[in-house]
Amino acid sequence: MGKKNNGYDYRVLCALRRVIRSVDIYSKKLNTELGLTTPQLLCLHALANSECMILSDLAKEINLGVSTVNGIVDRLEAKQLVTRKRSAEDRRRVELEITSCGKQIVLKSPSLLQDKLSASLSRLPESDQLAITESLELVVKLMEAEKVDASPNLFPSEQVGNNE
Amino acid sequence: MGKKNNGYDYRVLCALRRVIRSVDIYSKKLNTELGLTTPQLLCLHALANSECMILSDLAKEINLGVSTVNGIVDRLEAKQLVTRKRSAEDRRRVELEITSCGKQIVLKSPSLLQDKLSASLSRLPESDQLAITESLELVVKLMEAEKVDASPNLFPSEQVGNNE
DNA sequence: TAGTAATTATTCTTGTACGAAACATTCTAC
DNA sequence: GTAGAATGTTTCGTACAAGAATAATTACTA
Repeated sequence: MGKKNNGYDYRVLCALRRVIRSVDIYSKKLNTELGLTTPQLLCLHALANSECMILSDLAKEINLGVSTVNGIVDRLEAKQLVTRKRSAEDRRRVELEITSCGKQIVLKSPSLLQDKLSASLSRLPESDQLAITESLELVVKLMEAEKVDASPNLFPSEQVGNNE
Repeated sequence: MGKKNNGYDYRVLCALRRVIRSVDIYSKKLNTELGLTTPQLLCLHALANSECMILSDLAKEINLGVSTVNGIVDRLEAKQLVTRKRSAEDRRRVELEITSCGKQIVLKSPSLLQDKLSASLSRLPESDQLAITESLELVVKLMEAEKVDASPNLFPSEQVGNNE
């Protein structure tokens, strides 16, 4: 497999890893500057947009695992930006609520995308913006198809041609 | 800033985070299946391709920080896939060398890009492959421009239009 | 030659990120 | 009602990933 590669493989892999690194570095920059990382801000935004979420909802919302989000919420709670409260009706559930302090931060940090990336992007012709967005989303689709390895025929209309 | 967003901002952000997650999950899948993660394999490949690297070279090669790569090499060394040896001429330097066992693994794992992504990609029309690759690389360029925040005029020819 | 600067690697702390397992609670059969 | 399935959270272990601080060695320089 993959004997004729055109070099795209390597370029894509390299680009992906550099994207990952950039996102991480930006997140750390945010953390030193305003004390919150990107995932933390993502959680905060999600909690600001809907009252009374529980952990598993939040995890689904921001596309991360429950155990990961648990740690993030721990840190947000330590910073007193969210609170945990056991539900009265169902005591398994832990309701997450953003504090007023958390809300203020959300209001003050509108863009979660890299500032410059966002600005540069918005200055490109609309057709380019669309092309980039759709390329990214296609890559996501192709990558996430990997996960459902065992059941490749669930959404045939969504597929790209997978049979050797 | 960013008052008119067209929604691309959010879509790009979302796609980026899902890409990151997919890469991470794939790396973990590799780790359970063959005992090595993607970064570990990347290091191994880099070391296979050039004799006698030192840590900082390797870090530069795979686009990661020195301290990060140090940990990766720790794990590779524990698995006896690479060796560390202090240089005789310059005893600050630690020469990294891949073992024969490590070389065999490199030979057996040709594709570091997600298998399915790679396969799906290669089945798209060449023009699409090119478009995706170039979109990704453009995103990388825009993101990495973020890092040189303090000195935005170093490489004017490389820039995209940055002045408000 | 002594002292300082530069290079290189390592250690430390923080923060994702995951799955597996432990735990608590509720729901469902029986 | 009680056993066990289902749901939900938390803890634990591993691995990345970064920067900051430290240490070791070499290079430079006054």
